[in-house]
Amino acid sequence: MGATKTDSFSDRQNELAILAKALGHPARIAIIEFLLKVETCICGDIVNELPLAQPTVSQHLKELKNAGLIKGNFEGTSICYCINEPGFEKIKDFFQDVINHLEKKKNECC
Amino acid sequence: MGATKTDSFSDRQNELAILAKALGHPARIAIIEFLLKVETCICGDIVNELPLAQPTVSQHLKELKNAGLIKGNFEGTSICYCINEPGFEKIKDFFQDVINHLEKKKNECC
DNA sequence: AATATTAATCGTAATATTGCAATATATAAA
DNA sequence: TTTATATATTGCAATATTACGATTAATATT
Repeated sequence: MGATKTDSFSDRQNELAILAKALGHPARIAIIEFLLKVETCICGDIVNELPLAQPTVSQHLKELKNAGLIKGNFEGTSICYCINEPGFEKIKDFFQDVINHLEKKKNECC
Repeated sequence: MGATKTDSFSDRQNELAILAKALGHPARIAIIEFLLKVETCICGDIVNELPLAQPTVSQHLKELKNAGLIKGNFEGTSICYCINEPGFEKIKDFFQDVINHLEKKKNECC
C-alpha cells in the first residue's frame, strides 16, 4: 500500500490529477506566477526568485515540464522556460466545466 | 528536509497550492465528477462508486473538505456531500488569470 | 436500552515527495 | 583544449501521502 491505485481510474481522471498535482506546491505556483509577471524566462532568474536551492528548483521545473504546464528551450548558454498554454487550457476547462454544471444543476443540497 | 517550506511562500500561493493539491489524486477527481453527474450525494454511494475501501474514501473526502472544495451535511442517518462552489471559483479564477495573461502577453519565447 | 447502519478515526505498512550538498553534464568563450 | 557558466542528476535524509483492517463514534430504529 501507499501507492496511488492509478489503474483503477480513467485516463482522463489520471491526467487531470497529474496536472493538478503539478500545481499542488507553492513553489510551482510561484514559478508560474513569475513566468507570467516577468519578461525573462531564464532558469537562473527563477532560481534567484525562489527561496530554494538550485537543484530543488530544477526538480520543480522538471515536474511542471513533465505535466505539460511549461516548456523549455536553450537560449544561448542558459535555458528559457515558458508556460505551455495547452496544459493550462486542459485543466482550466475542467474547472470551467465544474462551474457550468453547478449553475445548470444547483445541486446544493448541503 | 522533506517538508514543504510553506513559510517561504505567500498566503495566496499556499492557498492555491492547497486547492490544486487536493485535486491531485484521481480518486478525488472521480469524487468531484461523481458529485456533478449524480443526483444523490450520499457518502455511501461515493464509497460504492470508487474502487477503494471505505476508510480510504473517507480520508479523501476529508481532504477535499479541508481544502474547501466540498462540504457535508447530515441527511438522516448518512452524510450528504456537495461541491462547495467558492473553492472552485477561487482556483478556476487562477487558471483563467493565467490564460488571460498569456493572451495579453504572448510571451511564448520557447 | 439494545441493535443496526453509516461514516470517522486509529494504527501501520508501503510508497512518494521535498530539499539540498555534491557531482555531473552541456554549452560558450578564451 | 582549458575555463567559466548554467542547468541537470545523484544520493540521501526528513517528511508526507496512500491504502486498508480494526475499531470507534454517532445517529436511527426497534
